[in-house]
Amino acid sequence: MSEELAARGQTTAAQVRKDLSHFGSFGKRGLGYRVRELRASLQRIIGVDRPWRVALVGAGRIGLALFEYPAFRARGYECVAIVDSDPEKIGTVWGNLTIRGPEEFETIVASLDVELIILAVPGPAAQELAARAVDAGVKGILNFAPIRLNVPPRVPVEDVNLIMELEALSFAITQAQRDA
Amino acid sequence: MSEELAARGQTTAAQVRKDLSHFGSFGKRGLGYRVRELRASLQRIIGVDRPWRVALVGAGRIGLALFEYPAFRARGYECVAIVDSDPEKIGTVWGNLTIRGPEEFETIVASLDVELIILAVPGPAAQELAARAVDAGVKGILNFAPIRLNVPPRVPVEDVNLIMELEALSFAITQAQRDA
DNA sequence: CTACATTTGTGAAGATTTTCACAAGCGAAG
DNA sequence: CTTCGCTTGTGAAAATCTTCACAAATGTAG
Ligand SMILES: NC(=O)c1ccc[n+]([C@@H]2O[C@H](COP(=O)([O-])OP(=O)(O)OC[C@H]3O[C@@H](n4cnc5c(N)ncnc54)[C@H](O)[C@@H]3O)[C@@H](O)[C@H]2O)c1
Ligand SMILES: NC(=O)c1ccc[n+]([C@@H]2O[C@H](COP(=O)([O-])OP(=O)(O)OC[C@H]3O[C@@H](n4cnc5c(N)ncnc54)[C@H](O)[C@@H]3O)[C@@H](O)[C@H]2O)c1
Repeated sequence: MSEELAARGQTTAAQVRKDLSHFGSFGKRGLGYRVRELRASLQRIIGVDRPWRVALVGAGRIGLALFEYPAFRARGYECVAIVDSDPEKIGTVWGNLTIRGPEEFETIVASLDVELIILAVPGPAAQELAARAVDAGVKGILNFAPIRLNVPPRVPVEDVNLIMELEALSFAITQAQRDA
Repeated sequence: MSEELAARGQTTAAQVRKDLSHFGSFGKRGLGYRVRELRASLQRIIGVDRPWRVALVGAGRIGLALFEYPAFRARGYECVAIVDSDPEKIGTVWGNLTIRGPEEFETIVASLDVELIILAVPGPAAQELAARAVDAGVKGILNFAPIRLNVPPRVPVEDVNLIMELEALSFAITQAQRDA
C-alpha cells in the first residue's frame, strides 16, 4: 500500500510512511491504509475538507483562463467575486459574476467572506492590491505577478512563475547535454 | 554583495556563496561580484544565453493566455508553432502564426527545430502528444495537463499544477490557524 | 611595501532529511 | 489459541543540506 503510494508519488515507501507518521497513524499493520479513511484524514489535515471562497483580482488573459477552468470549483475553490480596474470591463458579466471596480475591493472581501485571492494583475499594481487584500482580511494569495509580494508572514503567498519553470527546463536540458 | 543577493533571494549570504561555488568561482574577494559578468555566467550555466524554440500544443484558454504573454518572448522563448485538434481552430491565425492540425505535429517539430513544447491540452490527449513530441525530437515539456507524463528520463518535464498551489495555500492557512 | 578593511570561497560543524531495517500489530488459517 | 505472512510505524544510521567561521584574496591608504 505504501509501496503503491510511493510509486505514484515518485518516492519511496519509507518516505510515504515517515511523512504520514508526522501527522498521525492512519494505516493498519499487515493490512495497509483504508483509502477512503486516509483520503478523508488528509483532506482534513490539508484543509480541503470544506470549500474556500476565492476572489479573482485582474480579469485579463490569465484571469479569464483561470476563471473558466472548471477544476478549481470541482476541487472546492469557489470564485465569489471578480475585480478589475479597466472601466471597459467593470460591469461586464463573466459566468454568474459581474466584474467590480477596485474601489469596492475591501467591501467585497468583507461582505463576501473572501479568504483567498488569485492575483492576476500586472506587476506594478500587485503589491498595492495585495496589501489592501490583507488589510481587508484575506488569508492567502496565489500570485501570478512577477514580483515578490511584501505581506505579513501570517499571510501565505504562493508564487506562480512560469518563466522560472521554462528556465528550469532549459537548465535540465543543457545539463543533460553537458553530461552526454 | 552576497549579502544583497541573499536578501533579494530570501536566503543567507553563505548559501548564495556555497551555491555559486558549486558551479565555479565568480567573484573577487574583498570586492564582490561584477554584476554583468556574474549574470552572463549564470545565463550560460542555466542555458538561457540563447533563444529557445517553443511550440504551443493546445490553443485553448490557457494556451491563449500563455501565447499572448509577452514575457516569454522577452526572456528568449520564441513560439514558432501552434497545434490544436479542433477543426474550427485549425487554420485560424494567432499573431503571426497559423494554427496547425495534430497530424502535422511531427513534421512541424522536425522542420522548425522545436526544442520545447508547452502542453496545454486536456489530460486524456496529453500523454499521446507528449510521446509523439519526444519521438519527434522535443527536448523538454512544460506540462499543464493534470497527469504525470510518461516520457524517457532524458526528457525533462515541468508540471504546472495550480490546484496543488491552491491546496498548499489552504494547508498553510489551516496550519497557521491551528497554531494560534 | 606594509597594514588594513573587505568580501569571497570553503572546510568543518551542525541540522535536517532520507534510508534502512526491524519490532509491533493485524488478520487469516489451522 | 498459536502460527504465519504481511505491512505499518519508527528508532538508528546514512546521506544531504545549511550554517559557521576563518583563511585566502583583493584593493586602498599611508
Ligand atoms: N498571461 C499569462 O500567460 C501569464 C503567465 C504568467 C504570469 N502572468 C502574470 O499575470 C499578470 C496578468 O497577466 P495577463 O496576461 O492576464 O495580463 P492582462 O494585461 O491581460 O490582464 C491584467 C488585468 O489586470 C487589470 N488591472 C490592471 N491594474 C489593475 C488594478 N490596479 N486593479 C485591478 N485590476 C487591474 C487590467 O485591467 C487587466 O484586465 C501579470 O502580472 C503577468 O505577468 C501572466
Ligand atoms: N484554464 C486554466 O486555467 C488551466 C489551469 C491549469 C491547468 N489547465 C490545464 O491545461 C489544459 C488545457 O486547459 P484549457 O483550460 O486551456 O482547456 P481548453 O479546453 O480551453 O483547451 C484545450 C485545447 O486543446 C485542444 N485539444 C484537445 N485535444 C487535442 C489534441 N489531441 N491535439 C491537439 N489539441 C487538442 C482543444 O481543441 C482545445 O483548444 C488542461 O489539461 C487543463 O487541465 C488549465
